[in-house]
Amino acid sequence: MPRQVDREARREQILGAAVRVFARQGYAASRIEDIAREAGVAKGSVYLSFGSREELLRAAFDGLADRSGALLAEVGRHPGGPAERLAFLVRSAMELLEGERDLARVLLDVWSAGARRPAWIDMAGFYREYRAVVAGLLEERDAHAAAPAVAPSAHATVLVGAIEGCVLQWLFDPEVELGPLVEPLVTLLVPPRA
Amino acid sequence: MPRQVDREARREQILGAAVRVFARQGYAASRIEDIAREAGVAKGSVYLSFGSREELLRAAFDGLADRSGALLAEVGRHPGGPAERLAFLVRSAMELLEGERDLARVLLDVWSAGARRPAWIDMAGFYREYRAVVAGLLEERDAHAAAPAVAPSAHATVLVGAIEGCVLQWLFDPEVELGPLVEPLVTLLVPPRA
Amino acid sequence: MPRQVDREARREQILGAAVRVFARQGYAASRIEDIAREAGVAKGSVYLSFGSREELLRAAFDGLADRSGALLAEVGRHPGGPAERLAFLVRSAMELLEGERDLARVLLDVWSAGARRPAWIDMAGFYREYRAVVAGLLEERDAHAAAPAVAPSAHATVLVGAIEGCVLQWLFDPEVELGPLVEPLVTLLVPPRA
Amino acid sequence: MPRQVDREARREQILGAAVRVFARQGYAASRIEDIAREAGVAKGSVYLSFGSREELLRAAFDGLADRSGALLAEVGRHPGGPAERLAFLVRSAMELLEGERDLARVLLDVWSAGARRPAWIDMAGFYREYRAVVAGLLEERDAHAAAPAVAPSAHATVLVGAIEGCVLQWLFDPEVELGPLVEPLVTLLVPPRA
DNA sequence: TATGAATGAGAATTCATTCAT
DNA sequence: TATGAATGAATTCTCATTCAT
Repeated sequence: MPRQVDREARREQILGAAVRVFARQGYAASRIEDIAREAGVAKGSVYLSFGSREELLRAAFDGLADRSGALLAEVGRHPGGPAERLAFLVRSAMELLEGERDLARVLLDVWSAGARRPAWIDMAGFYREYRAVVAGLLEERDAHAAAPAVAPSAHATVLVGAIEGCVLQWLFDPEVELGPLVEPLVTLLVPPRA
Repeated sequence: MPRQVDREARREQILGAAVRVFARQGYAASRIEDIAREAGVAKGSVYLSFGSREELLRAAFDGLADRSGALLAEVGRHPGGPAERLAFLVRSAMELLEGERDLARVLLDVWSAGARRPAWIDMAGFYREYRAVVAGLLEERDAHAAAPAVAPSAHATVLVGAIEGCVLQWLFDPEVELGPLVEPLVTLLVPPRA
Repeated sequence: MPRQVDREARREQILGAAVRVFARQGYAASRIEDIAREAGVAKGSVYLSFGSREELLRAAFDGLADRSGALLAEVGRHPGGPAERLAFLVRSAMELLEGERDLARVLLDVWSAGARRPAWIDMAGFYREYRAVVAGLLEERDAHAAAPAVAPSAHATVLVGAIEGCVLQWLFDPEVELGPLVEPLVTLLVPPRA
Repeated sequence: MPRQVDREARREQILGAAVRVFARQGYAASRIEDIAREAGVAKGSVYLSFGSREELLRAAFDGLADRSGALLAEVGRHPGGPAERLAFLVRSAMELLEGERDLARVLLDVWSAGARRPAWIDMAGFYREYRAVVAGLLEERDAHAAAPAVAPSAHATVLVGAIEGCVLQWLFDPEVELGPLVEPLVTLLVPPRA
């Protein structure tokens, strides 16, 4: 079924172009025509793959969310104790974002748009999932130890927040690199025992 | 004599309305007319105080930046050692944002806009300033101790990032409260000694 | 009655400012505020003397029309034969316009506006009057001579047109001077006998 | 394939409509929507052919200028002596304008706009060109005769001005016809010898 | 499917005019 | 009378989306 393949390939081609354009100009300033040009297709053809401009932003986020989900699943399969798994999560997430700077940049727009329209992009759910996994691992780690100084759920929020906050600074400031922040993050927020 | 009004008061009235509207609808979806209605003035009157819609966003951010600057200055005057000052900084920043949810929400739009137009809103500089203060305090704290496991500059980035990341989740998720995150943040990222 | 004098003086002050601004920027680009500033009064004060922006343009033209009318009357009282009187008319008209470059410039706008709204400014009547006087003098001159090669009415149109056309070029082109065109106009279009 | 249309034809269709609307209402009072309606297209479609309302005025003038240039070129190729060529120029110019009353009417607006923004529409250059050709022919005519009573350059200004001035009156006054003015113009201002 | 011309709703901004002081 | 803040109608231009080819 070549049709099927073509359709999918065309979709990816356009979505990739959209991500680049969104990253460069911001969603608000990105015209359908810009995306079409970047993708090397005609304006009208964008609508053969995506129903609206907004759907492109959504699809871009979905791509990141899918990879995020995969990452979370991988964490579950990762060998080692909870601390190792947590460290793996942090390192993987940072690596993913560092390798997808454009996608990370689009996050800014998704934040802006997603925060006011919970039904459209469920940012709350997205971060809740992360927090749940992190909190689970923290609880597991502390199961046989004394109660930690910080509740797992709060700790999870801080850890997830720190990742996003580092990404934020990396996106703003060319002087900030993401790679060198990975181990500090692990050291500071994923200590072997609380 | 023309209708008597305090130009500054009128400006604040409109800026306040703009912040509410931006917070509610997002900058992109906020029409000048919405802001005028919220402020109880006519569309054209907005332009007596602000030159453009964009200027309103900028002014909103400037308001936050000013208070941020004041906060940073206050940190410098705060009594106690570097660790206490750091804790004070974290607590004050969180408190400031928690008390200004609308303004915090506008941050989402400013991030989106500021990342693309560095000259317009210097987000890089904004966070650099924070990092510099934090890093300075960390160095001071460690001056007489062994070298810390994490370099002050990276630590600063993580701390500043964690604050913003917690705010982010708070803005997205009604279940996340900011207040209860303050002490965890301090405990995890501002330990008495490294 | 000082009030009476004041009102009139204020009116002149504003009208003069309006003429300067219209001449400089064109009527279309002249804001009431520009005129007020040029006159050194507040925007609202303009409306104490003139009912609308348009009325200012009209008044500017009326000023020129009045002086034109006076000129035409003076022609009637001028000593000498019809040829001398014609030459006097040409010289006076050119002199008038040369001395009132701003007013002449405003003519451009009046042409533009007046041509489509005959009821508003009766440009047709304005030029008809001129033609009538000129044609009358030409007829008088030729009363005792052979029929002229060109009918007085056509001759009048050409003469009046030539004056305006010279003014037009003078307004466009800094290289064109009006003074040196006066005698050529007389020589070419007001010959002693046809 | 997109809707099939000849881009050039569409451009002409819209420009034609614009000229009619400008002629009827004046440039200042002509809305893009009026032009679109007159052309039978949607508002936005005007912008597919012209970048702005102003560009329409410019294009209208350019059309006249092109035909004017062609006319001047034709004068150069016209058989006969300088006097015949001059007469041909006058007759052709009048004929051109008489046949394009709408375009001539738009001239009023162009005068108004062109005088204030020399860089935009170079009216000075436009008339200079005419004067140069006329002056050249006058010099040629007088080459073997006694010095003329009026310098060729002044004579040229008067002749060119007379044409424009007659057009002006024709545009204002329904009683004035352009055709009957052609021969008077030639007789008065293009005599066989000075 | 692919194209890009056509559409028209929509939005920011301007500015003549009004009117409270 | 003088002022200038306030108003809101009006207008240009943009751009997502549609659809004839």
